[in-house]
Amino acid sequence: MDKPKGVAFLLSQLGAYGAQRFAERLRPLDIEPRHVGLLRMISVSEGASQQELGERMGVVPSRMVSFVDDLEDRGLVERGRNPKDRRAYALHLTEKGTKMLRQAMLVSVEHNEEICAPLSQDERDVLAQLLDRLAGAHNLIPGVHPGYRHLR
Amino acid sequence: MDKPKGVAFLLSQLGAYGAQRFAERLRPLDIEPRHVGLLRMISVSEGASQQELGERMGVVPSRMVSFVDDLEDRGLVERGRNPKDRRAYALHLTEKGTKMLRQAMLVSVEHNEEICAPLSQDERDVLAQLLDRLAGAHNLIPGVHPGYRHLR
DNA sequence: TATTGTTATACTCTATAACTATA
DNA sequence: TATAGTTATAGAGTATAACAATA
Repeated sequence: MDKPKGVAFLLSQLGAYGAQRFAERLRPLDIEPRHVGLLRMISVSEGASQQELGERMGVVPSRMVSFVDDLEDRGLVERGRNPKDRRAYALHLTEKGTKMLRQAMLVSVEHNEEICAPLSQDERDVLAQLLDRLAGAHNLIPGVHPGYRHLR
Repeated sequence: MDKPKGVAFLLSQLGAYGAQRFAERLRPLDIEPRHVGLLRMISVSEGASQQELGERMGVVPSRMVSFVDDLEDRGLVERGRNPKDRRAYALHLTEKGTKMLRQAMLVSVEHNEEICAPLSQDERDVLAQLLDRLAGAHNLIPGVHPGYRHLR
């Protein structure tokens, strides 16, 4: 209890644990964390092309194809055509996709509550502020998970 | 939809980012984060069997084989025989393995410094204490990364 | 019979590069 | 020529189950 452990390792431990728990919580919706992130990207960038989104998320084009396939197969996303450039799609959520995203956001709030449960409200605020500062200082893009990037 | 600014997402973001940075830093040593964790487990449990360690880390036996193979191939670990039970190995670090672990620990300290750089010493202490509380409350095993566990 | 470690296998996920259709 | 998207493919990494040696 005297010697504090490394912050970096604790972040990685808690981050990986939380991601696994979040995935478990999403299972009843038959959807995975990465799909939620993509649904969110599409919802805030209606009409964007696959590769526009891929670039922001750090996902190569061929991988975007199968991600969007997953969502399209479930009727959550539609590949609309862009009349200005017929090579590119204009992605948008279906009504079902909008509902799914809303549900996933509820799951995300419950999940956040579970993770923070051991802390008081004041402590959560302090923690959120410190983490936010770290994320900003390390140039992490708000809402974009670095796990999409598969660096070599 | 709002961008997720919850603590859980920030933890996952920062944890994944840090893990990637740590892997980059280890690259010159020609070793990966998971191997460092295993070296550490072996060093604090000299003579343990593969499956003993695997159970603590959440790694299935067949996966332990290739992890230990990796380290043995590089001359970092030796599979000694256990005279009490000739089915089981008694794993231990070679001299080279001990040196490698020491170097990896230095890298880990530098990495931790980089991650914490945006914060004052007082802030780091507060953060470490909050994260430690969370890790404990969620039953994370000190020094064991949940990423070893690949639950489906 | 049970356990330790290994192998065989199948499955998933990934990036790269070749391809198509549009520009 | 260049770009958006797709497909083909090969390489990792993984879990499961069958297996050999030992208990």
